[in-house]
Amino acid sequence: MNQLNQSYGFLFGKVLQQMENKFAETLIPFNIDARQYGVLLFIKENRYSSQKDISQKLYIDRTTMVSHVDHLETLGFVERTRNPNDRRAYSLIVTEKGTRVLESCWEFLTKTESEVLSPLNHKDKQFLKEILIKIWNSL
Amino acid sequence: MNQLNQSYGFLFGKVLQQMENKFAETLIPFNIDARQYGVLLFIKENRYSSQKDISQKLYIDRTTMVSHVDHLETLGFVERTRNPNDRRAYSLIVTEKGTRVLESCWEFLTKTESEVLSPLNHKDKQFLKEILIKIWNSL
DNA sequence: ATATATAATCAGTATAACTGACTATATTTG
DNA sequence: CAAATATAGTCAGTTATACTGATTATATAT
Repeated sequence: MNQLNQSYGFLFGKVLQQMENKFAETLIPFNIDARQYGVLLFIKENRYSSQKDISQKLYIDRTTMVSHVDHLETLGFVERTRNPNDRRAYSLIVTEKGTRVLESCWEFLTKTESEVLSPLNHKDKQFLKEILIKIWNSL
Repeated sequence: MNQLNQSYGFLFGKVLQQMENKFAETLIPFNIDARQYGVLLFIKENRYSSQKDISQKLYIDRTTMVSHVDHLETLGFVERTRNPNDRRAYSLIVTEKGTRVLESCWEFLTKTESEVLSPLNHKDKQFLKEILIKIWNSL
């Protein structure tokens, strides 16, 4: 075993690179990329979020968020409604169409994940998820 | 717990994003980015590799590899020597200067990794590495 | 009432990777 | 052996993505 394969950063990067490539392919028919999927799911799970909220929680730049939400809105997956308590900010909601897309995507993405994680047994996967959540929560 | 945080892809992505940001900062003084560090380390561990070899093993595009190696050569970290058995291909080697840089980087990067992985105990880390290597080997 | 802060936007810029064509060399095949 | 095909590396130009800094509208603090 060599140093390169001993590096968590390297290993994370390569595993993610493969996942992202497969995700990107899976998402082509839905006309969104992995980031936009993340944003859509975030809005579904956090109704009435502002673009700022999402930017902060998902570590995505505020100006980039504009184009992601533009795109999702153009596709009719989200709606920008105004927040009556702060007319500077939007209250974003996922449309019915967006919800259906999320459900379809989820199915495909879970399948894609399983492929990449296929060398792991159930216990490994469980443990991996726990570990990742621990790290994520500490960020 | 929500769906977003249940997604391995999402969790991988966010953990890596943090790691990459910290790595990038760590590497500023050495004037290379994470990819170039990876290439340098690969050459160190696989003397006389051609650019093609590295491209394939590290899943980096061949044309992108040209600029990475250009950069590493300009800094005097690697040398492009010709492969006498195939004059189309280079035999890349890491210089003494490059070796010293690798050693310094490794120290800093290990420290950075520890920071990101600080919520994990020793056993968690061990397990995580084993799991990542399993996945990497299956790619 | 004025000054400061914030959410969203936009034009312009920067960065990074990829596409496809090209050169030089190697290998295969007829 | 000569011709055709394949391969390693390069480069110009394109594409994709995100960031910088300024701007508008609204909110909050002094």
